[in-house]
Amino acid sequence: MIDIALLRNDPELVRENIRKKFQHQKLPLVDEALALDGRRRTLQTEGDALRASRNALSKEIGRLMKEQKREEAEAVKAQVTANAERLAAIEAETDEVSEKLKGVMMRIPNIISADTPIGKDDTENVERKRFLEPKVPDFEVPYHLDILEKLGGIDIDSARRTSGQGFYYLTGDIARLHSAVLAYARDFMIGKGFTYCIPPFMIRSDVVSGVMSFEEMDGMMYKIEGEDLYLIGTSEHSMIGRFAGQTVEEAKLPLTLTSYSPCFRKEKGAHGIEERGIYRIHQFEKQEMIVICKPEDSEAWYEKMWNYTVELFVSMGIPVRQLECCSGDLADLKYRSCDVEAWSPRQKKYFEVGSCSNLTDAQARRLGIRYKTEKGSAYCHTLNNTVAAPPRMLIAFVENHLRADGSVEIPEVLRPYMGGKTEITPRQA
RNA sequence: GCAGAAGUACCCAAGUGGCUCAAGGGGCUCCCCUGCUAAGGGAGUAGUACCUGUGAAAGGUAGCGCGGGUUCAAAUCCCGCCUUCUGCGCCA
Repeated sequence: MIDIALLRNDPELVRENIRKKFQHQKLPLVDEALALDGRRRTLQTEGDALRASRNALSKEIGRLMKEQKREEAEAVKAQVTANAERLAAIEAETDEVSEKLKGVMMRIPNIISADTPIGKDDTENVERKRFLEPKVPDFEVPYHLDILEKLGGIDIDSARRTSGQGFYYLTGDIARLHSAVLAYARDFMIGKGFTYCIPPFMIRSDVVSGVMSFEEMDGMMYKIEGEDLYLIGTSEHSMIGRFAGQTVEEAKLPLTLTSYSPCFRKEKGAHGIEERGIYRIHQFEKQEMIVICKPEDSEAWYEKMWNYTVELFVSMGIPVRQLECCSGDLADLKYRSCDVEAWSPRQKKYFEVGSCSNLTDAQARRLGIRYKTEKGSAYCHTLNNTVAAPPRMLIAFVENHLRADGSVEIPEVLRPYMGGKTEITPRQA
């Protein structure tokens, strides 16, 4: 949600931003917002004046009652009553207009960064930089599920019977590797000065509606029957929700947190879940990082954050690239965003393993996350980024470390978490 | 999960319908006096959001856990919810 003051002072800037995102159908929202804002202010001024008079008259009644001047008091009461209806109407309209205005403001996208490439959709995202040489081995790399099955690491069939499509049993060394990656990612972020946090895996509906739009909620969130609770789709939900409505002391900023959680998603959206494999599933686990900082620091944090993810993947020997999201592919709350993509030697292309976003003050304004300054308070900036999300990252892992004999090498950084193992070998049939 | 109690500002806390647009104390800031293991006096102290308005000002509204209701008027009465504490119960 952008600052209404910005919209008042420079509506053309807001319109230009909408054009850059190819959301021309939203252009009328700017004038709608201006009109509603004007109406709301008129109503507030009038309502405030009526309340001021009511306060004064009520005080007068109190005085008269004390002096036993009942009749005079009744006369003043009548005056207040006469205004009551008008005030009630104004209050009702104020609520209605404010609600509408909020709805319109929520649909106006955040101002995007000057560095964001202009483009219609994800096909126009721009590769910025590659890390490690993307290699294709001289043998054919099988589909990840086949690799994992050969290693005795996955049982999808049983999961279909117990839970349906989109779930998995990970077993043996692959399950251990999954945990190892999470533990390594956790320690990696702790090493960068982040505070480790395990948040609630369920949140109330008011938190859900605070952190996402209704459409997202409908397409992603699982509701607990008979409770006002939802399973989180990412720990960002409970991590950011933690600070909703809070004013943070300036001295405590930046808040740099790394959180672990399982993530549950309906994946009702465009692609749905895959028939085969573990690329897009209903349940996965993720190590996440979030930063809440002062506005002047958010761009520097954005750069640091995506680079941490790159550094983590490079340390495991997985080639990656940074892909800058273009204007049209940027979600409305985002100022800028990039994906970290890992190399797939099977598909001979990169695929998404993480996403880093700077939401500037748009999310903080919506949720009321502030910090105290000498002169009052201001909205924080919020950022979030994936550290590692297995089992998806396991796809990149096994594809890149697969050897001709079907075994998979364990990179050195993970060996301490694997009891010193150096490789995972195919299970003898 | 059941029962009881509670939620007021940075902290403690008074306050059962109207001179409370929240008393008092602690703390904090400033001033005075004193002069060093200290003590006393005075002044200020609700952060915030929104609105009107200006050169600067100034004013108004909201706000006593949250949301409704009753009333001319609500911290106060009524309803729902949240949270905390105590006891009982249940449970890794």
